[in-house]
Amino acid sequence: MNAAVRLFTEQGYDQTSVADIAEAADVSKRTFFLHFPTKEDVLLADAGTRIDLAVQAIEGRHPDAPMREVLAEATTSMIANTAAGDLPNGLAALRARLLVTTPAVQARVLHTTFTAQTRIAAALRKAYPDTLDEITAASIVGALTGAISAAAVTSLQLGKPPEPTRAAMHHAAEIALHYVESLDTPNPTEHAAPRASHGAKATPPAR
Amino acid sequence: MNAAVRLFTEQGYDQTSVADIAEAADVSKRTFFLHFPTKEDVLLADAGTRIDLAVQAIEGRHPDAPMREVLAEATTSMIANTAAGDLPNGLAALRARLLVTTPAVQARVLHTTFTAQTRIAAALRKAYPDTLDEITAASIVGALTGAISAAAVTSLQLGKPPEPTRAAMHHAAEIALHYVESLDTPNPTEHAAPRASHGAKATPPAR
DNA sequence: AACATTGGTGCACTCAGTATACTCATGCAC
DNA sequence: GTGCATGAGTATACTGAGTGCACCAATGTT
Repeated sequence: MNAAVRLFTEQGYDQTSVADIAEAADVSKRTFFLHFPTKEDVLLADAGTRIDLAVQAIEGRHPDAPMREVLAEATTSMIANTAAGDLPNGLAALRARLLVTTPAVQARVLHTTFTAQTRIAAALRKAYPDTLDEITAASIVGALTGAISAAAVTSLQLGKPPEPTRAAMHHAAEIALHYVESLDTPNPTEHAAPRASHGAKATPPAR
Repeated sequence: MNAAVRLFTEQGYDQTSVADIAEAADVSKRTFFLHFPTKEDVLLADAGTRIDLAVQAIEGRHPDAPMREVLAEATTSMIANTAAGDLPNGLAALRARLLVTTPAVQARVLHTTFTAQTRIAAALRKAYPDTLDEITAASIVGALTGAISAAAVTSLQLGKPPEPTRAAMHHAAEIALHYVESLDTPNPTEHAAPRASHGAKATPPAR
């Protein structure tokens, strides 16, 4: 992983072959694939665990907690975890940069996230079977993860450091979860009615 | 495209090599890549135009149309276009099925959609520069496309025919656009009815 | 007739990823 | 200690996606 991140940042992802990485790490190319299923995965060693966090947060909810709160909790735990890379010192930041700049890796991350949505949506539906059907659950989770990833990538591409980026992700979650509030209100009044916003129009996390 | 869709459904995507497709279409492998940049693209010939539709819908908006309406318009034109494949007869349905079942293609679609978001978000921000900053625009568009794709894929995976699937996509758009309404409220005096949130940290994104 | 353009071809190449068959060190049973 | 299972790594050769390049043929164009 160290050798890979270093070479990728030095020469670019496409210009770095697996053979290069293997040589720099003093192993054979075959051994590389013994540890990482694909070239992209060398940057994604940990991605899987975040999903479990979200599912866990939903399944272990307080029985009659409002959906909005449960989802907020789930997203918070996921966002908190994104920071915790297992890379040494400065490599984590470089890796994040590579994630958003390298198309192949980006596609992989998106796909992983997308398939994860299915699991999260299933957990959500199971938690609120009366309020949600499959497709609505999927839509909510899709909006949530879509908003958060878009915010994260845009923030990183604008060169923002980790902390404002996390703030932006939370703000994005707020945006996506707006609809859910209307599901939580006990009386099913029409949600098309214009309402006052939450006070802040579009207060950017930083400027 | 015909040959590819046929072979993919017969033998599966991974089991079909580009050479197979080329031979079945009576051209050389080299010619295949003259028409399609990658193997995945043989299923995605038209994807690019949809983004233009959305951007167009935003740029050509009525000057003081509410954002919600503009975005609804944009999504409607995109969704309407998804049906209009240029494939002959029944192949379009098979193609849709392949899109949601083949991981490699799925990843590519997601990535294409994702990069498209940047353009749409830029157009949106340009249209409402006072209300939106970059990241908020990206979040809104991300929520929108995230919700729609999730709904579409889930619906197709449940085996629903095209028409209910489109309906589900529209419903998903409604969900995602819920937040935008609050931005559209014409009166800037907000103290009318600040909705009490449900105990959760309904954090106003900033002071 | 000379020429350029366009669409297609053949061939050789790089690189990701896999299959197979090997080596080698470690641990352990007897 | 000898025999042996096991796990981690290796060398080699393969498939298949995608590219670079030189070439060809048909269709305009002047």
